Amino acid sequence: MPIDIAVALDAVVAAVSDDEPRVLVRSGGDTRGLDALPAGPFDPQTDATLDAGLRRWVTEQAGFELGHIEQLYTFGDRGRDARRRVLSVAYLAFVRESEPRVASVGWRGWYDYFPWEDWREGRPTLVDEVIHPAVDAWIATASGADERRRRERRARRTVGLLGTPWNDTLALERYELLWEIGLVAESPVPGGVHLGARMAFDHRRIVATALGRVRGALRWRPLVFELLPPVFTMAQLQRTVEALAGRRLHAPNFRRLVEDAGLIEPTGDWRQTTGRPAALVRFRPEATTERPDAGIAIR
Amino acid sequence: MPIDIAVALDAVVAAVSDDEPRVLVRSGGDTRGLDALPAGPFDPQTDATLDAGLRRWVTEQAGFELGHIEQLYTFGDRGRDARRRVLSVAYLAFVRESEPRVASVGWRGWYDYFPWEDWREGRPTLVDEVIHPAVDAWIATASGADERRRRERRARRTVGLLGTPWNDTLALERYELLWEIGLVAESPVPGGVHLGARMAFDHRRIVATALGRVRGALRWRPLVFELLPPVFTMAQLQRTVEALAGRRLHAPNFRRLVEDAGLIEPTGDWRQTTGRPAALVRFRPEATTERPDAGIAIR
DNA sequence: GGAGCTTTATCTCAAAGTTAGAATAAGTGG
DNA sequence: CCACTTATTCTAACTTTGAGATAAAGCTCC
Repeated sequence: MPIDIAVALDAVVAAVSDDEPRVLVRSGGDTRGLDALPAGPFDPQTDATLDAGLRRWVTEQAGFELGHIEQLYTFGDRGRDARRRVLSVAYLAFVRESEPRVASVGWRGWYDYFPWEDWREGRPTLVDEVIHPAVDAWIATASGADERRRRERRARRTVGLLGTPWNDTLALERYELLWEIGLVAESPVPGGVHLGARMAFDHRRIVATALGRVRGALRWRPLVFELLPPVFTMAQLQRTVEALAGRRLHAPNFRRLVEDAGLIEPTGDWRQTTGRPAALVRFRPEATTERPDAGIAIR
Repeated sequence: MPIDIAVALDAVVAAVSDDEPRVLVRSGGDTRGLDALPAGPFDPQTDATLDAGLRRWVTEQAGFELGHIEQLYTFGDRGRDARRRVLSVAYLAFVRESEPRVASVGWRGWYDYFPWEDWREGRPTLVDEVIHPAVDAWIATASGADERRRRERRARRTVGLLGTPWNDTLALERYELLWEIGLVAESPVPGGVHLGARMAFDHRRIVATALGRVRGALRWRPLVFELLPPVFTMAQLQRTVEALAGRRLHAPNFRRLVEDAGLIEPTGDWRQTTGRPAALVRFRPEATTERPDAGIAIR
């Protein structure tokens, strides 16, 4: 005797404009003034697939069509609605910057929600001034040596304590730690300082999942190109990758990496800059068949 | 007005014994004599989380407890039950070989279902004798040059046509291609030859997803150690990795890889073999904090 | 006891790939 | 023309990888 439950579809729609990674958010409705992801219930009568349902909701709420989408995660233990249990299937979509045709929907920078994830201008001061002291305190309050060691190891791994290097792909694990120790507004812990902008429901956690996934996938799949116009310069490509990865890269090495991977080809045109003109290039789709893991293998 | 639907939980429980990767399957019940994955409906009243529900079903059907589990994928467009739409959330679990306590449940080798994925004894003859000819024919029957080129690229990528190397992590894409051209029994296409053992419903597709995921994750996460006893030899570790990856590795390089990654430490004991005794080693859990992506970075 | 076999473990070395900085090219604005 | 900016190429040191050669330590059989 199966029990039927409500299934919601949530979309993390990502774009990069002005060298800033952005996510599509809506406000109003049931969000109590907070930013929320485009979302809606999955209706098996109307939609043949989960994908189709998600596309329908985004089109309805933002006024444009999605290209490539992929499943992110299914969240089942949410306190979203106390009366009813809801299952959420989250998807990740990439689009080229475009104006939403609906007023209550807009683009907002990822790093508004996760200021500690942007290392492009160097190590964020937040990390040393807020996060590390709070994490140290959390470790100190552990009950027992075992729990203390567990916390220490987790902190080293996620927020790079004690000389361990910062790993950009661990965005979700990092957010979960900050949530647990009361450093984000969504946390049930009555903490003091709250970092980054709040989102509705558990949507910030979903975006953190997306951020980690994007940073990992960057290395294996040519996903940046879905965020760029059909024709672009090397510098544009590099700044887009840097925006997603949240750190600076060495331009000559970046160029070699991309060229050797056969990911791009010159269009023959040039674009004026304030310095030497830049060659315009386009993505080479054949790259994906030649090397099945064709991505920008940074680091 | 949300529409409620039934949510099923499916488990791919993996183990390696006698150098063979195996999956837990049940038969009988609604499976019409075919092998099926342990599964059951998600009941939000009983289970606080999706994880908890899955654990409950496996314990109920196989008679043992699961350790670490992770979400695999959520399948929504299934023709599993014509009358009702069912959503399936699939999970992946790793266990050390252990006898199920229920008679209708047992272990079966992954490569019974995917004989084309096992390259440990060299290139499977199936690939050249059955798969490539069938794929060639499928490419030849494409309508139009565009469709033809698309099929060619897909074939190169997934089954290594035209000199493109075989990529072991693309197990799912490969299964989907074989399904599409009628080379597996589950396919709706009235094909001739059917490769590998059939499973109930779309369970073989779920296992293919798991196989691809395991092979990819092997490189980043120390997941092999969940399949091994607490103490083991280098050769045991290597053969377990080879079983999962479906290919042979160079022993000296494998040793260097694992040792340099700090993944293991000697116990000080030795084990008798038919040759030189082998040093016994154990997993070093600190490895995961020292390098957040500590896995066996084969290839 | 030692020859021959098996398995484990170490060593070596060339090829390939990475990192980081220096140098050069080709424009702009004053 | 000069200073400045951005793009592009080059180079040298260093690290990682791939593949084979070699040594070590047991076993079996005669």
